Amino acid sequence: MSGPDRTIMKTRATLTDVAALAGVSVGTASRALSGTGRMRAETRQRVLDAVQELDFRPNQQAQSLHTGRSWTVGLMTTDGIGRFSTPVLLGAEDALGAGKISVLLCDTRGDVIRELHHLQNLMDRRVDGIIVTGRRTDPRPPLSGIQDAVPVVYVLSPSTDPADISVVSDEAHGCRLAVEHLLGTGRRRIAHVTGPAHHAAAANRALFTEQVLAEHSLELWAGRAHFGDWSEAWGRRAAETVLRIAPDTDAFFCGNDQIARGVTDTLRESGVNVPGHVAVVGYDNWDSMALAARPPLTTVDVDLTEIGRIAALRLLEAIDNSPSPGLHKVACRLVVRDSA
Amino acid sequence: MSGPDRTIMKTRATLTDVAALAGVSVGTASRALSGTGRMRAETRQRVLDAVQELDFRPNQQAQSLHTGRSWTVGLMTTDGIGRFSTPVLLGAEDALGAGKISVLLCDTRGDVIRELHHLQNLMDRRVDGIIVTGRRTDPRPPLSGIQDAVPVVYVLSPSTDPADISVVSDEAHGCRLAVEHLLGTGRRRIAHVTGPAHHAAAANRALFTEQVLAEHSLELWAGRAHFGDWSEAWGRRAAETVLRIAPDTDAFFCGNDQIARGVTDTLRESGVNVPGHVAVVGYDNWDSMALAARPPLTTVDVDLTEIGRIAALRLLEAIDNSPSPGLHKVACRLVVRDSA
DNA sequence: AGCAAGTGCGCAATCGTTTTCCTGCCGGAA
DNA sequence: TTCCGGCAGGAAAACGATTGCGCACTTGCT
Repeated sequence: MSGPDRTIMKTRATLTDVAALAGVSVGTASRALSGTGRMRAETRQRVLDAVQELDFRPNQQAQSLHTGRSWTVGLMTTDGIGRFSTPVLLGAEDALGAGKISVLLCDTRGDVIRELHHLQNLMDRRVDGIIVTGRRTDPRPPLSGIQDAVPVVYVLSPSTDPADISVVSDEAHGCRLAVEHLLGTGRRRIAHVTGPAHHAAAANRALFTEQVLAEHSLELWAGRAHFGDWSEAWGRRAAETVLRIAPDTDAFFCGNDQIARGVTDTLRESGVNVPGHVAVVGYDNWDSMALAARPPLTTVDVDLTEIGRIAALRLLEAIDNSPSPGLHKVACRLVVRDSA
Repeated sequence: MSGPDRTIMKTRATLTDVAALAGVSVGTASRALSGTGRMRAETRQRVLDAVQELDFRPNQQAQSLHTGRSWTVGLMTTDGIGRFSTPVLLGAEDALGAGKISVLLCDTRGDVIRELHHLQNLMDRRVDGIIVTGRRTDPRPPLSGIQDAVPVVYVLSPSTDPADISVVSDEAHGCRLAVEHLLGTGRRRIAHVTGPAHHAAAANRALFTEQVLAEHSLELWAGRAHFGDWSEAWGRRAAETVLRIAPDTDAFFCGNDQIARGVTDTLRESGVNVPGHVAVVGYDNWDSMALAARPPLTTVDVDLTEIGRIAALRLLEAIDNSPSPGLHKVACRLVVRDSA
C-alpha cells in the first residue's frame, strides 16, 4: 500500500550545520574534529559542543571520496559459507572491526564468473583490501585482474603464487600433536583413516602422520592410510576393515571428527573399549560431533578464528604498505577429551 | 592497441579522463553513460569507446555521495554466525546481489554495546537498509535509536514491535507436516522430545504439535512434551524414559535433529526397529546429523535460505518505500528419509 | 528572409569532507 | 612608529560523479 511518505525525514546534520551553529567555517570545524591545525581552545570547544548538540557524525562516503580510503575490505568466500569459513570470517571481522574497518561479504559459490563479478564490484567500491577464503585447503589460482590495485590475503586455500600472502593451518603441527599424544599414552600401532586422497587436506595429513611416526621409527598400522570420504559412514566401514585386517591396532588417528565418530561407533558396537583398549583422535574439533561422540573425542583444533584474525592482521599490514608475502602457518591445539 | 595505458595505469580512470579522451565535457560523458539526455549517436559512441579504452568504471562512492544511496545493506547477526544464520545470510546475499546491493557484515555476539556500535557504523556508512538476524526464535526488542532513518527487517527472531517487518519460519506448519506424516503412516501414540521449555522454539513446537494432534482427537503420548536441551545426549536419555513409562509409543517427534539422532541411537541399541516398530521425525534438516543418523532422519526443513531471500525482498520493498509491516511466515518442507 | 521550435552539448552547482593557501591581527623587537 | 613572525581562522580547491540551466546552432514553417 502507498502509505504517507515520511515527511518528518530528519536529515542528518552535516559539518556545515555544525560550523554554522559554532559560528566558524567548515574548514575550522573539520580541523577541530580531526585535532589537526591550531586554534583557540575555546573555539574548538564551541565546535565540539555543536557536534554534541546536533548529534553530528561525519559522512563516511564523503570522507572516503576525499581520502581514497573506504575503510572497507571485501571477504570473498568461494564455497558458500560453511563450517570452515564461518569462524575464519568471524575472526577476521573481529580483528578488522577493532580497526574501524567493515567487511563486505561476497559468496562466489565456486563460480569463476561470479567471482569476477564480485571482484569488479569490490573494486568499484574502492575496498582497501580483500580476503579470499575457501573451504578446501587445496591451493587456488590468485584473483585475476587486480594487479596490485589492492592487497589480497588468501586464507585456508593458499594462492598458488608464493609472492601472494596466504594464511593456512599448520597441518604438520596438528598431526604431530595428535600422533605424539597417542605415543605419549603408550600407543604404537596407529591406523589412519581419512578423506578422499585427492583432497589436499587428506593427502597432507596422511603424509605428515607418516613423517611423525617415522621420526619415532614407526609406520602406519593396518597398511597405508585409508582414504575414503569425510563421513561417519566411512569411519564405521573403515574401522570394521581395520579391526579385521589388523585386530591388534591400538589407536585410530582420523582425518576429521565425523570419521572419528564413525570409528568410535563401530568400536563400541564391536565391544572394543575406547580409550581403554583402542584410542581415537579426530581432527577439526567440530563441537557438535566431538562432544556428541561416545566417548567425547580428543581432537585437533585448527583454531579457525585465530586464522581469520591473523589473516586480517596481515591484510592490515599490507594495506599500510608493509606486506609480508608468503605462506603463514598457524599452529593447532590438541583438545583432550575422553577418547584418547 | 593497448600501448600507453599499461604503464601509467596507476590510478583508475575517472570520468574526466574519459571526457578528455572523447573530446567532450564530463557532463556529456555522464549522460552518454546513463543514457539520459539527447546527443548525437556519434558523440555517444566516442564516449563509449573512451570508456572501453580506459577501462573506466564509475566510482561508487562519488555516485553514492550525490544520490544518497549507498547500494549497501547491513546484516547484523546477534549471535555469532551459526548454523542457523549462515543459510539465511547466504539467501539474503543472493537476493540482494541480484539487485546490485552488497552486504556489510556485523557480528554483535549478543552484546548490546557492540550492537549499538555497529549500528552507528552502519548509519555512518549510510546503508540503505538493515537485516537483523538471531539464532533463537524468541522475539527481540527492535533496534534502538534509528527512528525510521532506514528500513529494518528482522529475521528468525521477530521484533517485539508488530509494526516492524519480521520474517520467521512457520513452525505451526512445520509441526503439522511432521505430525500428519506420522499419522499418515498409521502412528497414533506420538511422543514429543524437545529443547528447553524457555526457548520459544521448543515451547512453540510442543504447543503446535499438541494442537495438530487435538485436531485428530489425539494427545501427546508418554505424558506432556519432554523438555530438556538440544543435545543428542538428551535425546538418548529421553528415549530411555519414554520407552520405560510408555513402551507402546509408536513414534517420536523431536524438537531438532540432534535429539532425534539421540533417540534413534537409543532405540537401535534397545533392539527397537526404526521405522518398523517406532518412527522418528526430526526438525531442522541439518544434513550432517540427519544423514549420519541410523537410519537417516525424516525431518522438517525450515528452508533458511528461502527465509533469507524473502527477508531481502521485503527489505528491498521497504527501501523502495512500499514496506509490508508485520510477521511474515515462511512455509517448511518435510524431507522424508528412512526414519519415518 | 525571419522567427519559433528543437537539438546537442558545455558550464557550473551540488553532495559532505579534507586540506592548502592566504589573510588578518596581535605582540615584540628595532 | 615600523616591520616581522606567528597564530587563528576563513575562502576555496579538491575528490568524482550527476543534473539543471542555458547558449549556440540547426531545422521547419511562413
